[in-house]
Amino acid sequence: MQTRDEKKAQTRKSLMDAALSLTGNGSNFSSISLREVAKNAGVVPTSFYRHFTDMEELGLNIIDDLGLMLRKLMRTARQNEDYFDALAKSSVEFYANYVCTHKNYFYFMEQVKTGGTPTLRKAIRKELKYFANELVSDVRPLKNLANIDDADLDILCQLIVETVFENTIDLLDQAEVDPRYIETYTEHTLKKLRLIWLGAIAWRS
Amino acid sequence: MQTRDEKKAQTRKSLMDAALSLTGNGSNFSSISLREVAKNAGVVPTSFYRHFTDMEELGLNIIDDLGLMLRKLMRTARQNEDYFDALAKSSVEFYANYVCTHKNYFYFMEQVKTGGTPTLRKAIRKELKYFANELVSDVRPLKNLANIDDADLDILCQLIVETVFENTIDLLDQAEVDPRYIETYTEHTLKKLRLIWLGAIAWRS
DNA sequence: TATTTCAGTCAACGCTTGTACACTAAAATA
DNA sequence: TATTTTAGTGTACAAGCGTTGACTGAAATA
Repeated sequence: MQTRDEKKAQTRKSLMDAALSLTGNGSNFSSISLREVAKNAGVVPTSFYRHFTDMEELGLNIIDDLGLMLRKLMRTARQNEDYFDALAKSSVEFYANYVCTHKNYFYFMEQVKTGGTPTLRKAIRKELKYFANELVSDVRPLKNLANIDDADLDILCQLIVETVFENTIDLLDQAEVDPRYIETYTEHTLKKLRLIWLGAIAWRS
Repeated sequence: MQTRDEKKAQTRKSLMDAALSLTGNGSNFSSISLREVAKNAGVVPTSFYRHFTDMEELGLNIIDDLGLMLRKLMRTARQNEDYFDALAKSSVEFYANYVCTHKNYFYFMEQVKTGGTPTLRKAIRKELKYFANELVSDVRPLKNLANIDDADLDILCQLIVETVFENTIDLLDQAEVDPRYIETYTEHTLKKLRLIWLGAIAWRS
């Protein structure tokens, strides 16, 4: 058996997983009901309130988890030494596979990024900004980029992050139909990043 | 007075406008109800069925309108002779202002692009692809791009379109708080496009 | 002018929704 | 061991939902 706190944490996770699995299966987060989530988590509706005040709070908690995931992902990608050259194949491939093995989270993210409530949108944006900032500090030391000032470097990194994330929804949609789409996505994204990279090298602030 | 057809068309427009105004005011398209839309359009719920079979069909019709709008927008932008150089300031500025004067449509688009039902998502993607294809045929003749083959040119134009659209949601959110954000958006987007453009010139397929 | 068509109305249905409240039983605490 | 705390249950309710079918009255048609 387990302690009371452990059991509570487990139910909490069930609720969050239920929401993710619903969004992952085509429902829109903002249209799924508290009751659906509770039912899917194998719990009575009123139990929901022991964990979250409403669906938005649940959403914010999912975003927290997502943030942790993304940071972990980045940390791993960084350990690939040819990082920047994170325009290198392995990183994008790694990302694509990561997305496909965490579909529900990424469906959720894509959905909420532009379709969630303003609060949720803002929370997602914060995570992406964090991501871009990390990239900045990784990339700043590179000699190729000596001609880019700090403000422009921010924009460059934003563009890179956006480009990687932008087509995630396509990746999710298409990969379900045809797993080989992962390669297409990787190839296309790679080309886009190389293009940006070429531009960055030629850039003079 | 008006003919019957005119009156019907008018109600139909009211319904579509109602949906747009609801999504524009923070509601998510997939969570607004047929009844809300009808009420907002000043019409009884059952009247809805005289025009659309369900909310998804209404959504598809909005997307059709949106497509027309975007094509008109592009046609206008094209008449600016320094077009590519549509990396030129005026085009992005024009786009930013266009977005701000058609907020509801663009809120709807951003929301549905990644957060709508699969059918609606696909419909939006088709419109964006159309947009990118137009760009391709405009850009192909340019001498700067002689070193890019057709497949890569597609990707380049995709990237350009994505980059312009990607931050539309920020533009909408922020411009409501502070109208001067339009300039920030324009400036940032412009830099991103110039970066991409530099990359494109340096590219060798 | 007489008849048909049909956009919009009205009332009613069976469901689902979020939330309030009182309850239970087992774990935590004293 | 006796008491308190609390995650999860069960019932209940008012409000909103999508959709049905029969109705109305003015515009379109014959």
